[in-house]
Amino acid sequence: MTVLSLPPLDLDAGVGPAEDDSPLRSVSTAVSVLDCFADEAELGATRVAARLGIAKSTACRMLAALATGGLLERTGSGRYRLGLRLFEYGQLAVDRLMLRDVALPAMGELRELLRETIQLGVSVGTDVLYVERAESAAMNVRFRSEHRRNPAHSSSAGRVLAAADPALITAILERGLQRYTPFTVVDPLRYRQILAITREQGYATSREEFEPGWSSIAAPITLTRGGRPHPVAALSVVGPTSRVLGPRKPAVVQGVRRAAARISADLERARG
Amino acid sequence: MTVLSLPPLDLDAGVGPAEDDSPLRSVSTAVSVLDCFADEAELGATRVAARLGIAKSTACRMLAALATGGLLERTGSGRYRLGLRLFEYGQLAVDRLMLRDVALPAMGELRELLRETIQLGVSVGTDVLYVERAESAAMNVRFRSEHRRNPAHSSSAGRVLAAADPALITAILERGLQRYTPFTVVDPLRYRQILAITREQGYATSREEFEPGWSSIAAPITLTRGGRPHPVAALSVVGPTSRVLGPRKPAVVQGVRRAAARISADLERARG
DNA sequence: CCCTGGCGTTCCGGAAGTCGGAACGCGTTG
DNA sequence: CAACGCGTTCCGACTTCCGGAACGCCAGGG
Repeated sequence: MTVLSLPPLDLDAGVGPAEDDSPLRSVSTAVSVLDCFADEAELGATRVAARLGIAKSTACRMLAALATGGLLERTGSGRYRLGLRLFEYGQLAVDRLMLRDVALPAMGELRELLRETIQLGVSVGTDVLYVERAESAAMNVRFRSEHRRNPAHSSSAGRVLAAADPALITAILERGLQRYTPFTVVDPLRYRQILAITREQGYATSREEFEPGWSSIAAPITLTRGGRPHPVAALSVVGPTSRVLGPRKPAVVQGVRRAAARISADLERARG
Repeated sequence: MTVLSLPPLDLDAGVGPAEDDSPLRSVSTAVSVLDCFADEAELGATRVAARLGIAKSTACRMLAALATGGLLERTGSGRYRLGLRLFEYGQLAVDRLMLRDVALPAMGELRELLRETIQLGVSVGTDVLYVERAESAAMNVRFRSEHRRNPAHSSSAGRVLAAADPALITAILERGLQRYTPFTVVDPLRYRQILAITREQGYATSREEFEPGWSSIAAPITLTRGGRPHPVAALSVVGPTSRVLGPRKPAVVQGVRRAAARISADLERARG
């Protein structure tokens, strides 16, 4: 079981119409076909072919091959859907991340301390993927898929991850700083300023930059690599702006930094 | 959001050295490469090539292609590991199963009623994959990957799913009834008898047939298709034999059957 | 009622991608 | 220092895959 990877950093994180220059063209297009299902739950050959700009027959064969492999399933009406084998693989992928197990206790305690939702995010392309979450109010509120992945530039977690990773910053800027709310930082210069402040302070904030009314504070979880601490994940506290960035802000900052530091130390200790 | 598929029923559920007769050979082998990672967390090109009986260069290209697609990640030492994109896809796959959301409340109540662990399983090949679980004691006990998938023949959930599905029975018998404990039913005739009893009673049991000391009782969650109820999932109660199959057995049977019936009704109602 | 439109699927030939073997660079081990 | 194992790259022969068109099917509408 490994701790965590260096960020994969594929520059092409979007669901582009076609991947590109790599051997195994058919495998690449097969992955692109899978990507189509990130947006829509059910797709048929015609729509997949249109989205990827490939022949309908090709799309049909791809879908059939992925279905016999179990990565897709047929829905009664001849269309396809993501298969449960992906659930199995996905669970294996996170189970093998020591990070999650190490972070869970500290996340629970931080949730009790602050009474807010705590998130554990890692970098995937130019997005932040949350691999664990401790809900503030009721554990019954399920981890909604719509909120499992955020663009890195508009979240506090994305900022602590990008702050120490020049290549990631480049990728984020190349992709463009999309505006989600009136508060979203879309100016590259301002964004770099914020990252500099993040480096300096050791934590990052986001004030309603992705969803109106919701703000967050994040601190990096680091691992010593080559003698220097290197962020491998981000711990973030998210809640209504007044509860996170209001008078309680110092307490939130202190809490999330301490928890992140403790997780980092535990991670360091667990590293074999 | 669909309710559930008809069972996928791939006959080749094993991690065979090579898939076979289908178009898109390279996609098939790519899926086989992924399958290799179900057993081992980290693999290199040489080992993958050996397991699949393909050339080392081919394995290397497959690994590289899957990694650029994000389905695999490189681990510092040149080997590969399942990628977090699989986690994302997998979560999407189960989120889109209306089944899980519908079943969750009833599962929680049944857990409170019986004070045992409740599982929600679906059929994947000749195995049962548990997509949700309500733990009896502490919710902190995480869903261990080792126990997320069971061979269908040795679990009560697998029996209620197979009982009404002749093709699945054939597949299970073709794969062979492997013995896990002294109690595992390995005789095909006896297995068919048990399935007949399951059909008759409307529920199935398993007495320490997979893990010594642990037994289970399962009832089918059905959906009317073509005028007849068709099992799409199984609800099972698992615990120490004395607590599940002892004097409390009638209560457990009644509880799981009622909960499964309620979920079936809710599912029928939710079906668009 | 039949016809049209859209769907997923199949067939076929040309052509491009892919396979396996051997060679390379590199780290580790004896 | 050499030998080994690893992941990777190169190359030619060939197998497989791509795209277009035709097929069967279902639903909707004239």
